Amino acid sequence: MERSVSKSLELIRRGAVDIIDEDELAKKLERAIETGTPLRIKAGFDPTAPDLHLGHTVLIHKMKHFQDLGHQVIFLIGDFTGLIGDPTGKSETRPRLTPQQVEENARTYKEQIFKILDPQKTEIAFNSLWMKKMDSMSMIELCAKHTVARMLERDDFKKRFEAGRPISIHEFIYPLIQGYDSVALKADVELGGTDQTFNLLVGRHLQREYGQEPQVVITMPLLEGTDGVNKMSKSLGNYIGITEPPGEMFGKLMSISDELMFRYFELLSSLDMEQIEGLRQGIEEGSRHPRDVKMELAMELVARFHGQQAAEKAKEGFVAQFSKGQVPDDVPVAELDCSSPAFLPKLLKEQGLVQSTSEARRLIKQGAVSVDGAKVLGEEVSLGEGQVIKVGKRRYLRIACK
RNA sequence: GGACAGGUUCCCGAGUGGCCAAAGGGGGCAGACUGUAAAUCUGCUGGCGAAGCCUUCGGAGGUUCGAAUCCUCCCCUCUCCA
Repeated sequence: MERSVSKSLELIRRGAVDIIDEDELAKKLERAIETGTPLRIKAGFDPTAPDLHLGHTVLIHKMKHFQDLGHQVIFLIGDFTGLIGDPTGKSETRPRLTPQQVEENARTYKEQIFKILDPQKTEIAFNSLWMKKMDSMSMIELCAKHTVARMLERDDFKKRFEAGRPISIHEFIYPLIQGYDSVALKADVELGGTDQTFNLLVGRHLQREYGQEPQVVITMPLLEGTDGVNKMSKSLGNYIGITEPPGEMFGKLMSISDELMFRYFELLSSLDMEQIEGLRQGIEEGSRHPRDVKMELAMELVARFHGQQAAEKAKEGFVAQFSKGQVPDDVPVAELDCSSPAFLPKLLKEQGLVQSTSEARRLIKQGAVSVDGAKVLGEEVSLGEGQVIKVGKRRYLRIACK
């Protein structure tokens, strides 16, 4: 375990938005060092969506920091809370997960998080373990430890209430259970995104109510998605998944804005802040091209999840395809009879390059479809062996004549 | 339990008998410009071998030559009263 409290604090502070309360954390660290008992660091994850994206890794990196400092991290899978449904607005009832699905999702999680975390030092927990056993009386007792007024302090509840949008009662239970998880786990620290602040504080409150020392709450910033505006999430389609193929990941990273690139450096890169500042200055002075700096970012992140070799290949592929305009190697091939002209909208639809023939017609009309680099003007096209059809910026199809 | 208001396309939101595949905005896609940047400008944005036809305005019926629009029942949400 790291022996110095101040060194520990320095690493823990990096990137964090808020630490509640830092003095308490210092005391906890001190005690851990004295007694040789690692702190218990909790972070909760949704069991229904085991696809982690770069946004999640901001948090996982913070877990890694604690791990490096010698503490015990607990990756909590909220399989019970998952049944209740996500209280962030969309009042959709969640499909109930079977134990097999939960297990499967947990396995997927492990595969992903252990690219960052040390499996030997990571405890995986499921909150159904204690929540399934809780009886009605205990549930009521739990509910009795919080008030409606305080619940309505939560930003999204408050907004929904004021906007006259529905709030279901059970959504109030969600933060209570999340908080109770901290009681059950005897957490010393809970990590979460800034959007989780309220829920994390409920944990503190409940631990006090149940006679425990309250956990320290550490919030991490929410990473903006590829659109640069909204937080990264799968439902908004602005995410970069950590299991995405290297080429895909590289390309997405290259498409973010220059401004956003520095945000990603700050929250995802292992470069220290001075180095990042150096890059920024280089661009301002014109000694560095922002595109090349962005490539360094893409290289680092792709290498983290796929290895250095895959990252090199992704970069080469990117440069070949987009800088030099070459056709990539792994283009899908369509076998067809070339003796008569093909009806392009139908062909493109059948090959999955477009959703409908209507879409294909539109794209053709807009000049977005080309064969071997020549714009397609009509819908009937004569095709020959080895020709490559390109739709939009990145959809390709190679022709093989029967 | 009672009284109101509302449910429209991916999202928000206009539309109160035909001119409605449905304004406007957002998002998305495409083109131009580039660094696949971002920003900006322009176009497109239900389906169909397509000047026509088919399916869509919470659900099910009904009125009408014709319904997102009118009527009946049902489901859901909001507000107020109790």
